[in-house]
Formats: sequence, structure tokens, C-alpha cells
Amino acid sequence: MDTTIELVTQKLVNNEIKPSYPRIKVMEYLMKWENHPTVDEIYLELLKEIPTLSKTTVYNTLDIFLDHNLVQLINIEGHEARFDANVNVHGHFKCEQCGKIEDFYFDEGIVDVFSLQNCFIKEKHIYLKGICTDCLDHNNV
Amino acid sequence: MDTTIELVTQKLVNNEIKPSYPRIKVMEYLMKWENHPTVDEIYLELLKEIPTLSKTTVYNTLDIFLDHNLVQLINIEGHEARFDANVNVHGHFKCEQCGKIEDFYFDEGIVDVFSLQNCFIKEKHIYLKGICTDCLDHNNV
DNA sequence: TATAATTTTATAATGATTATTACTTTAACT
DNA sequence: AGTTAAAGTAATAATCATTATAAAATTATA
Repeated sequence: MDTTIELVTQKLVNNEIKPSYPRIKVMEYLMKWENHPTVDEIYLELLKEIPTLSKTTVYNTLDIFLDHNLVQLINIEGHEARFDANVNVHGHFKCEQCGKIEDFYFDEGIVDVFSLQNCFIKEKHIYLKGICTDCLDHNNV
Repeated sequence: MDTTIELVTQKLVNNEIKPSYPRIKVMEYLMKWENHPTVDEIYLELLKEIPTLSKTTVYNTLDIFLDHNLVQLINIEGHEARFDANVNVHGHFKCEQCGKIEDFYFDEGIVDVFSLQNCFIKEKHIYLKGICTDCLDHNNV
């Protein structure tokens, strides 16, 4: 059996999620390609391997993963949800020109020092937008 | 003439936006009530004063304001856009229980030190989610 | 005042997400 | 193994925010 599939299966089982084929494949896709795909991108990609797959299943699966904190939801664009299997606190930078989304890391503490000392903080999201170095170079703006 | 309306009118004119009544009212609402309303909230509120108002106009008006950087778009919830007349860089904390969104401030520099030195950063958004102090108190969790 | 340009409105279209229901697969039990 | 219940998946329709389009109203200009 494929090692990746074994690992993913284990991950799901550890979180009390039954490792059905679609679930394994969605998680595998999210972990393997560390992009930040939309539901549609996940669906269209997996459809190649699972011709009977429905988009509803992708939505349901992602909801389960969200509930179990196995993925995080990225709201960098209002009109489409993106998903990230990296649930460590980190930021996202989207290039408005090429559309690429880059991860970046920061000391989580910087967000704690603000005026919300006594609140219970569950999620921390940092989103930046601009033009990436590649695009800046190629544009020679 | 009302001082607020004069101020808002001036703000629009300074930004080469014709100060039509709906535009003045949308901006006035955003500045007066420093909440972070959705399009629907703005629409329903202003409808009381402007019975002929259409939601399309609210959308169009907000688009113009965005283009001129007079408001910023808040994507803290994926399914609904919120708007903020405060365009200074600041963060938003949403209480998942009462729904309230609080502003908070941070040293803008903390976002600059990341691995994006050579990118051109146009927008910086920090969103936190959790439970606010009020809700924590009243729950006596 | 007449005409052109702009703004607003009403309506329809789009697209992502959710809800519903039926179908299929898996699990449990005899 | 065969039967029934439960869980998961799929197909379809419904919802809702947003966008597009075209008509009506307003404002600016000659």
C-alpha cells in the first residue's frame, strides 16, 4: 500500500474520522500540493481519479476536516473559500497579479499583545496582498 | 446645513467623487456608526431615510469608495463582505458568540519583517476570532 | 430649454454554498 | 452468509450574496 495513503489514513483514524476513499483523497491532495485550493480546484482534480465524486462530498469532507481542526479556512478572497492543511498559525500573502498565495511565518506572540488580553482567541489570520517578487521582476516596473 | 453632511461632502469632493445623496448617506453611515456593516445592513438602515434606495446603489457606491481607498473591505466572514471607513491599518477581532467585531491596533512594522521583503505589499489584514470578555463574563464559563 | 452624461433603479444572471432526498456502501447482528 | 441499521456519497434543487444589464431619473452642459 502507498505510504502516503497509509499516513493520511492514520491521520483520519487518529481524529475519529472514518477513512473513506474520498476523504483520504481530499486530505492527500491538500497535504501533497501545498497550494491553497478552492473547493472547485479540489473537486476537478480528484474527479480525474474518482469519476463518481460529487462536489457535495468535497464540501462535506472539508466541513468535517474543519470541525476536527485538520484544515484551516482561508478567507483571503471574499468570493471563494480556500483550504490549507497546514493548521499552524501562519500568514498568507496573495499576489494580485499572478494569483499565487505564499505562506509566511511570524512570532505568534505579536498578535497576543494587543488590546484583547482577556478575550479567548481561537483563530489568528494574517492576510497580505500585493505584488510578488517574481511579478515585480518580470514587469520591470 | 448639517455639519456632518458638509464634512462627508467635502471628503467625497476631495476624492473626485460626486457627492450624490446616496453616496453621502452611505459614507455618513460608515463614519458615524463605527461598526463594520454588511451591504444589507447599510441598505436596510438607509432605506428608512431613502425609500427609493436600491441595493445596487449601495454596492456601486461601496465599489467607488474602495477604488478611492475611502473604505476597506473586511473578509473576516467568507459569506458576507463588511466595510470599514477606517482605512488605517488595524486588526479586527470577531466574537463568535455575540458577533461583535472589535478593532485593535498594532505596530504596522510587525507585518513587514516577514519573508516578503522584496514584495510590494498593498494591503495588510489581521483577523482574530474567539470569545470577547463580555461573553466570557456573562457565561461564567 | 434641449441634449448629453452621469447616477440610480429594477430586473435578471451568476456562482459559491447549503439543504434535501435518494442511493450506495459499510458495519452490526443473527 | 444474509438481513437490517447506520453511515457515507451522490444528484438535485434551493439559497443568498454579488454582478451584469438595461431602463429610468437626475444632473450637468450647451
